[in-house]
Amino acid sequence: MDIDTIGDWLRTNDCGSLRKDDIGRLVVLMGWVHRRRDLGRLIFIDLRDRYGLTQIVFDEDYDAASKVKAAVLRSEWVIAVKGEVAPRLAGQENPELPTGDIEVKVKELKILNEAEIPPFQVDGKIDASENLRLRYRYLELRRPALLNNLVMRHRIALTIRNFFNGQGFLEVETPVLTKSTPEGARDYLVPSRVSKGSFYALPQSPQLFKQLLMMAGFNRYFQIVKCFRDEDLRADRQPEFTQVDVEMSFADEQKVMDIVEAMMVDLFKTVLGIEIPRPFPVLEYTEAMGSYGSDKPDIRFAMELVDCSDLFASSAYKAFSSAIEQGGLVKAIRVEGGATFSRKELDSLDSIVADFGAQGLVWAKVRSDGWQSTLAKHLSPDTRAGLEKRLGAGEGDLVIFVADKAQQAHEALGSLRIEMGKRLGLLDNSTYSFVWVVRFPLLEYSHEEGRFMAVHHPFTAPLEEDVALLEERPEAVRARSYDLVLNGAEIGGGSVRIHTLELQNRIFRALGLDEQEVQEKFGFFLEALSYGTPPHAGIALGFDRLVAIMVGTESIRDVIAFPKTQRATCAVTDAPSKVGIDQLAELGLTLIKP
RNA sequence: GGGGACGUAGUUCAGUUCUGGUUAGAACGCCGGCCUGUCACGCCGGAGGUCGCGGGUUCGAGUCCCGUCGUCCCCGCCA
Repeated sequence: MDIDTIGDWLRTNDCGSLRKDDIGRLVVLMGWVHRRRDLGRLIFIDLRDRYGLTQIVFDEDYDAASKVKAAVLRSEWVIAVKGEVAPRLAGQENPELPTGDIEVKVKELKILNEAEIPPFQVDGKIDASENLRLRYRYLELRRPALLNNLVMRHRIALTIRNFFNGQGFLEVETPVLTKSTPEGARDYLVPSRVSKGSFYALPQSPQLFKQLLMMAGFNRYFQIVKCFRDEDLRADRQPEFTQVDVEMSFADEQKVMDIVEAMMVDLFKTVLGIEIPRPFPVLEYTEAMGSYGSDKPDIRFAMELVDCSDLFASSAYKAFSSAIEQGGLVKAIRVEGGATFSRKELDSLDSIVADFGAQGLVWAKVRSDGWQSTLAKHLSPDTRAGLEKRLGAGEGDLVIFVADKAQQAHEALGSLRIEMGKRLGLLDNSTYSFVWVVRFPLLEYSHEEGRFMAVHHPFTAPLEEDVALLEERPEAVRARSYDLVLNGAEIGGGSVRIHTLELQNRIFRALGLDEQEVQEKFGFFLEALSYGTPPHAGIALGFDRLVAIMVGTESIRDVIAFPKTQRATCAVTDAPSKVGIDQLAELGLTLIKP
């Protein structure tokens, strides 16, 4: 096959732009053969580019030479055509296409490139396996669904930049080759050639640098920035991901929350044309856990967790009363109309509860003649009536109980709440419910590490009224933190930062960090704190998750051009890969045999 | 680190358990032919399989057993 050169041809239009008004014009289009329909002496081709589809016609009576040449064209070949914009025959318009009123009658065809038969049909309706789609990502990206996600991603980023620019924020780039610090996720390390035996780390977030920018007096900073965490992947977690990083001087939690709310309202209005009401609701961490069983509650529906511990305290049902005796509690959700779930459907809930280490669940179907439940024979009519009243349960409803230590009970019941919400179709993806979850615990005891760890990060300020507890009851100290949650997904988290050397040192001590290690890892930062640091606060938003929710997809892979697989490999390039011994030697590295 | 699902034609899947048994099927795609108004074109014909890989059981394995690799989901982990 001879490949033509593009020569002096200039594209006059893209494949999505021609309309009735263009009829009669001589145009040059270039693009990919999306689909061909060979009718013998007449060939139709849908020509595709990023902007759309245009039907082009090769007609023996119109131009015999190009019609003959066109017979060899196949899917995904790249062609250029010169031709005349013509109206479709009456009644042959295609209302599905923006260009459907016209077609281009080809006078001259250039074949710019041929293509192998694609491993999956680019024009196909059926999804290929994730495997194949990732390996041939450049083909998958030709499909409008994925392309549109990336177009949206671009528009979202642009809108966010415009918003922060308008509010006087400065976008500043921070280093990608930086310092490994303790706390937080596992770092990706980069060996230094110049300083053999030393390593850079890729940033888990630009946290310290943005605080340094506050110390530098930049006042309002933001950055749309890649971050890296070497942890296991999930549908909503990639080893490299993008944050909208924000920091403000002389600000408190309210100021940051106000700016972020305004940004979100502007974003949803501009990009989706949706009005989001302000202010966003605010829940304290303890409320979120108690009422929704989650620190990222999906408040698109109610079905709140209800404490029934007192009603079971002296119950004959041992599994419940003993859980309470051991300091636990019994909580329940009322699933409206849930009595129609089958035995099998309800049995499938057990595995969800087991995932959270909870002991199990008990369900009860409320019927006119009493409860259908393993619990039924252990309950007095009074207790049953009391439960029904508290839960607001009536005939046809389902009640699910979980008894355990507070955390397990909350998490297990919280996940059951989401599952029931799904099964009842209560998770409406056209609704966007924001909620702030504030005042997380500052510290959490890690049995693995044998010490307290920062829940957010070690630069988060404690609530002033709780500071005194720092040494005696560290677990009781609440943080000046705020997470932003959208439809049950954590899309951002931030805090008021510590801005005095004294308090920062106290926190490091509470974290049980060795003085020398603190100096080694954070010495530069502590020194900076001592040169006149303004009070400051900030937030980081998970950009990929935000985009995923806005385009309505479950997996952030669908909004990333070249995502990693679950084993953190790149299916296109096959990274990570082995390197030569010379390359290692240059870095002063040798490999330990596995 | 742990649990689970999946892996069969280029692709998406059926067949796989209960019950191992002649030539492993369908749709789309692909190749050839016919076709002047299609737009998921249509019609006729055809090619295409290491049933992920390795081992085992068996007279006989896509099917049963063990291991392994890959993809995905979840728990742990992710300040």
